[in-house]
Amino acid sequence: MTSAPSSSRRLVKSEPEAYSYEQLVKDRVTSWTGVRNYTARNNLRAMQKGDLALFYHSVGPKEIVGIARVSKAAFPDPTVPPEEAKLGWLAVELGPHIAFEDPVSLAVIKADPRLADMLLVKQSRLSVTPVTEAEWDVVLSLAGG
DNA sequence: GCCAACGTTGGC
DNA sequence: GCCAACGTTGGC
Repeated sequence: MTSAPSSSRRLVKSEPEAYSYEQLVKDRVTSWTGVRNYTARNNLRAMQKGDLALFYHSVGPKEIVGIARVSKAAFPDPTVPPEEAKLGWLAVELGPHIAFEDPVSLAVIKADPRLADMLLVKQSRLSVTPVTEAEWDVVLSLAGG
């Protein structure tokens, strides 16, 4: 087996007014629905139960606030109307894993040369992105360990 | 509120 | 298949 372990790490984005990490903690589990972008969909499809994902609050706070855990691998998005089912939109189920004591702001990420290639920065509209193992470790260190 | 980036749609 | 128009996202 030589497949890259880094493929199990990702980042998901949400506007906190739509769905926040705090809400995820309250809910314990949520269906991550509504992705309507093919690249993001493909990233969702690769997520396996137990995989971890950085959780980014877009628009307002603009910071990574914690880590979510995949509790159920990709399945057809139940919010898709039947006539669009053939398009293959997917959802996953997420639960809270760790809330950062020190969220990592976009400004800090942009200022760190080790994170210059993060897709969060380079492709800012993509809502589900892979994160390399190196990027993952840097973000966690910036979050205080 | 503005606008850049970028994905999607539809006319040709 | 090309490309202009349009819609959405999200940083600033």
